[in-house]
Amino acid sequence: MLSDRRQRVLGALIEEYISRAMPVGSRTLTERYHLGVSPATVRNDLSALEDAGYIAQPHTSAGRIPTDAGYRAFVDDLLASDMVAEDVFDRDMVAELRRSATELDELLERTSAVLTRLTDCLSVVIAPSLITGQIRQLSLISLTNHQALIVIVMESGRVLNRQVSFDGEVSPEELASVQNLLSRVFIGNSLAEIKAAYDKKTDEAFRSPLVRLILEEIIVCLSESNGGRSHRLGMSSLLQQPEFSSSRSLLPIMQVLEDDTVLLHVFDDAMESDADCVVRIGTENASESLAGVSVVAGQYGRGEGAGIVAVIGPTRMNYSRVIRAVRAARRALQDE
Amino acid sequence: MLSDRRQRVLGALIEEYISRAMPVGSRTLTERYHLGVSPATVRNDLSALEDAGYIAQPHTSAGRIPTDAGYRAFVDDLLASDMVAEDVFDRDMVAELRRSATELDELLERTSAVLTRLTDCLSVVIAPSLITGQIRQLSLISLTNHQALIVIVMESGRVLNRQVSFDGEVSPEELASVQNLLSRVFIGNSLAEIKAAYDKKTDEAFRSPLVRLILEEIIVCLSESNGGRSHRLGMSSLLQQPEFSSSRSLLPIMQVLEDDTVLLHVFDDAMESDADCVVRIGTENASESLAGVSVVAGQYGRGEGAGIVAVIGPTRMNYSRVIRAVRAARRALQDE
DNA sequence: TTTTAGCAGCCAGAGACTTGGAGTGCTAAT
DNA sequence: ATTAGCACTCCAAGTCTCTGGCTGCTAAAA
Repeated sequence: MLSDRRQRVLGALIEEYISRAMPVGSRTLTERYHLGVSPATVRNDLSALEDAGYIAQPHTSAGRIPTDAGYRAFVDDLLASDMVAEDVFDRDMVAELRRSATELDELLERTSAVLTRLTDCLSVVIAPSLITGQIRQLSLISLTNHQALIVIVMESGRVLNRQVSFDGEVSPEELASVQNLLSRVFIGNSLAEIKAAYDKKTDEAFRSPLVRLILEEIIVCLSESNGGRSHRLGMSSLLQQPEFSSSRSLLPIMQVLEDDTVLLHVFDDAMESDADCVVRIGTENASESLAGVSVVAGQYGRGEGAGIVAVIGPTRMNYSRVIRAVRAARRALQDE
Repeated sequence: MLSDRRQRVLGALIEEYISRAMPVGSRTLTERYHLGVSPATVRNDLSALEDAGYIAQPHTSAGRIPTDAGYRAFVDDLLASDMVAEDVFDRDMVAELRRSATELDELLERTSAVLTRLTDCLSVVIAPSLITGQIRQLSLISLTNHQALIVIVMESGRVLNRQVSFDGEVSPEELASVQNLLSRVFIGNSLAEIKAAYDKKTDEAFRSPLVRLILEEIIVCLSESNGGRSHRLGMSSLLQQPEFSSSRSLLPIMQVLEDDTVLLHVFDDAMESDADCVVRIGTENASESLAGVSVVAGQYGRGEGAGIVAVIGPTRMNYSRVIRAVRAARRALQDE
């Protein structure tokens, strides 16, 4: 276990490194942080911290930089000490988001923008999946005799729609009756429940081909819009960080971000955890492409279909700030 | 005016520079292109081309690289010579896009993906604005006594929706009658026409506050979803180009791309032109941030609300390939 | 045992210098 | 108009040196 002072030395080193992005030496630490000991003593501590794997030297006779393990210890410390619950960010963010539109998409976009502004990092916001969401309203709108539009309004306020074509003619009256039938069954339920009902098939009315067709389209529609759109903003903030000055280092990250299916897996662990915020530092990330960055993610909404709000930045990010921002964003979206 | 051989020398130099990304000298040109003259002659030509402003030397005693003006001459030449009308890309692309979904968004996303794959550049696809689109169907769906959902189906198949809240209670029956009224007026017309009708206000029925409220929401909804979402893919292709190896050079481009409102203006000239494809090379771009890249853009759909399909890459892009790809994409989307 | 001062050693990074090679411009001959 | 030949130029890469910042060690002090 680390002595109290060594813990403080580690914290000071990380803080300094976060702001300077250059290896930190013993003198700097004694000068800028009130450690109450001489550089020589700090050197001993640094040496011990290095042996313990928390910090490393880029080369002999350079200062030290934190390792992933060092950041981990630092962050664990941060999470343990109860960070102020009600936060500046909370007020900021809520105020900002209150002005937001009726459209979920726009709310998420704006959340992402706020996160990026607060943290100077890349932010990702993913809409909740609809599988577990409850259906509030179901409408079938006749377009032509051969085409109709299915409109599904979720409790969350999200609206889905899908066009469906019929082989034969279908009158508006027929549609209306199907709508009534399906509404009775669906409204107030989630897709999971609908699927179960569909599998039973026992109900007489569900035998009609028309009903079957529409039902299937609804299921496809709800399943497909898996997680809905994702919003990413702040790539340019990342560009400005010195660790990404060579764009080669950006490539793997960019590739992860451009592929939605890959992107989702990055947050798998955040989904499973029930903590209010998960921090993955450098090599802790599942994907090797993200070995050079840290990911701070939280989910909002509950259960399987939860949405994700996350910030991605260099391992040398301001963890305290980022964690508070993610938490605040999560709370803000939770309440909506 | 350029002699025929000098034209060929310029073309050869550009071609070589596009593939090597390094200054090209006289010897290389004579060795790899059948110019039928000696390096010394080519040197004379190069000197003349430099005087004319088509090429430049990064420094004395280096080879030449094309200037923006050089690319311009090259591209004008390309556009003048009728490039094969029916194209490999056409078949490729149409085939690829045929497998596409009912959702417009997905079609556009896929188009962007194909463009990026074909050109190794960044591609941007912007959905058509809805201002000029005709309305096919209008529905008001009652959610609660104080809330309803407006659903608008455009002829293009696009579906919009917007929630609206009432101060007082509104029964489903009332809604239905408003729906009938508005449908009569709107269906088959465009927003432009609706606005005109609204401004007249002469019609008795339009005096009702409820009708007014809903009408206004519809107008907001159609105007706001201006150009709809934009899709960008292929940033990582750009990253791999040597001109962007220092990520500083990428920053301005990234910033343009991240701001939708700025992004739209980049294509202003493409909208105005009625050519099937507009090429802006380096400093020809309106925005200074894009001085280092070329933009090839075409619009699809007609009139003011047209959509945009575009490719952005280094000025050292393969113009022939990119232009053909953009044309093909444009045609593919036009037909839908 | 812990802390400190002092000192020798280490090494990356910046600057100066050298060299090799690719490419040009010029001139004179074809 | 074209070509061969030659002198010249300049970058890029390599080598070398110097310097500043930092360490680790040792011996003394607390």
